[in-house]
Amino acid sequence: MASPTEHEVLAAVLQIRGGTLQVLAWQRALPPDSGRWALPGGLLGDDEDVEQSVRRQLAEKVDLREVTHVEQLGVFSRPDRVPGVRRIATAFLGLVPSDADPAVPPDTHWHVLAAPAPVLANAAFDHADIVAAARDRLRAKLSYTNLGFALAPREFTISALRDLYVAALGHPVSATNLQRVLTRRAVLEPTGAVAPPGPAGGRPAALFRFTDRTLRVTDASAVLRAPSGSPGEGTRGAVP
Amino acid sequence: MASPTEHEVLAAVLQIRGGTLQVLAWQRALPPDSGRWALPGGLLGDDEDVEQSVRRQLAEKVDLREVTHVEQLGVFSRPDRVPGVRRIATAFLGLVPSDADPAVPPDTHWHVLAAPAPVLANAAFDHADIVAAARDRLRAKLSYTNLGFALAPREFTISALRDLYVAALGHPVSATNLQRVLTRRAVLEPTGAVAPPGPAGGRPAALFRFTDRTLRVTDASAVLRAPSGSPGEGTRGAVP
DNA sequence: CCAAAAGTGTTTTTTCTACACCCATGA
DNA sequence: TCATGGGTGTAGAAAAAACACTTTTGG
Repeated sequence: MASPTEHEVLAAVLQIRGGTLQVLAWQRALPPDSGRWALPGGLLGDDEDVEQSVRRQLAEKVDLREVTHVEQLGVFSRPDRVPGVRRIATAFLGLVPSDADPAVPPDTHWHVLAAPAPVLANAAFDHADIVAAARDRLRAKLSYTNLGFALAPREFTISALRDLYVAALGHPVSATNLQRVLTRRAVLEPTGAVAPPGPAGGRPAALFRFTDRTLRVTDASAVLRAPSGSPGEGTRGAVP
Repeated sequence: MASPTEHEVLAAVLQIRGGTLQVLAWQRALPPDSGRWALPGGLLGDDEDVEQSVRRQLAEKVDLREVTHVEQLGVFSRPDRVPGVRRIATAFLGLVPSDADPAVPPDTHWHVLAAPAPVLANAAFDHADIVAAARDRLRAKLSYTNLGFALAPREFTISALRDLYVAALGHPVSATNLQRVLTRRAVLEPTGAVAPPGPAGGRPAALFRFTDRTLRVTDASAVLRAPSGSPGEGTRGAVP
């Protein structure tokens, strides 16, 4: 009634590739669940916490410098989630900018997260649940934080950014309003440079960058904010 | 470099008592950290997941029927968080309505979360960090969900509800606006009954209740919502 | 000059805050 | 009738959606 457990960390690494949201997974060669697709991760080391561990494990699959954001999703602990042993997982969301193309091992591939279909077909263990949680977290945070920085290249046009938001959110986004909202919130700033038009012509697009490249909550709205001039201790920011 | 670990669950149970936000903790009698204040919890059992476990553990400290909401906060895993053993904790937020007064064991007390002071003075291990995370999560979710239901009695006046929000958020809240915001979002509904005025007189207050007593995201705002008539798969709800 | 793509101006809608005012009760 | 608390009406402000229109390019 309280045996020792193994503790693993797992990461759902998401990237927008070719206009669709995709997740990195590798194909298991050995039982259990051989042939199925698993998330990168591994057992927690003795002298590291879960955050350090997931970064270490990820470094074995992708160039860590390409992972622009990592955050904890939660614990997955069903007693039967891995057959034979009691293994508890701390799951993470990882994000890679759309212009990166990290080298990955031969057993590792990107998988499209199709809209209505299951998030990761033929997934090992409970890894499909983790991918679903990662996608939901990304969608939620894109709306009220500056998390877009983790999906976008250093510099980009508004329509390129719009395409990223469309792919991640799964619904239409107006480039016009996207620019205005993000600019008002001081999330974006113009670089001054412009991108050359495509072969069909068209006005050259201005280039933008994110003002910050670390997570920041930008929509304090959420109502019930402190009155204009008031004490208030400053909430949110630790949302999760 | 990957020894077995112990896994514990811990709960920061919060309640508004006497107008202030408080947390339930018990005083350790034995080393390590004897004399310090610890959160309720215990080791994960072999045949339960962390959610089941925290409910079981809490039942030993308080009447579980009084705990109206439980949610996972995250993993605390510093290698040295508990001396001598490798013990990983999954932390939870628990909420008790302000009109409950659950019986608790003799070593267990409610502790005020004072505004500027540390959240739990003389806390054992890393439990003060957990309490801080719980308070921040509560504050954030009060603003964009119907989580108030977990702090309030079944029926209440608007000014009583306002006092709960003030205690939890730590800043002034207008009763007028609180009522309108929550009513528009269909979080509150009048019961039809009224509360008798206090000794000083005054108009009798109408009684309200929460329409739902399970967590719901009510502020889909957060911008970048799907256009009026659009596909969109419905985000948020899994925020964390 | 025309099509394509980008960006700006302006209106409308929604949602909240602020504040004045009216309502119901006990002493 | 007056002090006390409760509730409504309404004006203002902020932010975002929607859409028309202008700008800049390539053929």
